[in-house]
Amino acid sequence: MIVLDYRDKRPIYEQVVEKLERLVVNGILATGEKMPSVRSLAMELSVNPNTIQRAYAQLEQEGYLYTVSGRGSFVAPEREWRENKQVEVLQGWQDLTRQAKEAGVSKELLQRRIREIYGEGSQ
Amino acid sequence: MIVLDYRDKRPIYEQVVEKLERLVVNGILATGEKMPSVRSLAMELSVNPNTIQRAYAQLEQEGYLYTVSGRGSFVAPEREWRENKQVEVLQGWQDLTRQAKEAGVSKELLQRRIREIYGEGSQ
DNA sequence: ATAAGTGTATTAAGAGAATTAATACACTTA
DNA sequence: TAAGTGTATTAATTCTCTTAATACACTTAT
Repeated sequence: MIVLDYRDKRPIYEQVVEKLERLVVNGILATGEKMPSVRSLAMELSVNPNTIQRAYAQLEQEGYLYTVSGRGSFVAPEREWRENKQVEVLQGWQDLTRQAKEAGVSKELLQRRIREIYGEGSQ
Repeated sequence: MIVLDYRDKRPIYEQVVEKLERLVVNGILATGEKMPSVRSLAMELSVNPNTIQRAYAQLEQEGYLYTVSGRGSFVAPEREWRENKQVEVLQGWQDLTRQAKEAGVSKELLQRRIREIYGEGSQ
C-alpha cells in the first residue's frame, strides 16, 4: 500500500500520515473505503502497531478518516478534509513563493512552471 | 542579530542556519562582512557554542560563508550560494505546486497570489 | 613575546522524542 | 464464542539535540 523511505529523517508516523493523506487526496483510497487495520499495516511495514495508531489518530484529527468502534477506520468524505488541506498547502506554497522571490527567482519562471504543472487549459 | 523562536520544534542549529541564510540572501549581511564569532553569537542567544559551531559548519558547507583561520568567518560572495539556493527553493516550490493542484487549488488562484507577492510589474 | 580572540575537535553527560514491546479493554462480526 | 477492530497504558530502548568542559592551532593587538 505504501513504502517507507528510510533516508527520510522525519518520524515514521509522519511519513505514514503524509503518504496515506496523498492516497486519499488523489482518490486512490475512495470515500467510505476501509483503511487497512492498525495491526495489518504495522505488520506490512515491519513497524510497531503503536506507530500506526499514532498516524491514524492524526489522520482522524485532520478529518481524513473516521472510526467505527469495533469495525475499523474508513476514508472520510471529501468535505471533511478538502478545505483544510487547501488552506494548509496554500500557506506553505505562499511562504515558498516569497522565498523564491527573495532568492531572485523571476516571476516569469514561476508562471511558466505553473503552466507546465497544470497544463495550458483553463482548469 | 537574530531571535530564536522557542515554539519552533526544529533544532536550534537549523533555525540559526535558516535565519542567517536569509540575512545573507537579503543582503543585510554583505559580502565580505565579518560574521559574529561562534562564541559571541552563542552568548547572545544563550546557547552552547557547539550549537552555533554546527550551524556555521552547515552554512559554510552550503557556500554562505567562508573561514579564515584565526580571523573568523565571513559572508561569501553571491556566486557561491545563489544558484544552489535558487535550485533548492525552486524544487520545494514545484513540489508544493503539485500538491496544491492535487488538493484542487486552481491555477488562477496561484497566479493571482504570485502577482500579489511579486507585484504587477515585469520583474 | 604575550594575551586575547578566532574556528575547530573531542569526549562525556543530560534531556526529550520516537519507537518498540507487552498487555489489556470494549466493541463488532462471523 | 472466537477472531478482528480501534484504543489505552506502562516500561524500556534508541536516537538526536544540546550542554559542558577542554584542548589545539591560528591571527591580531598590545
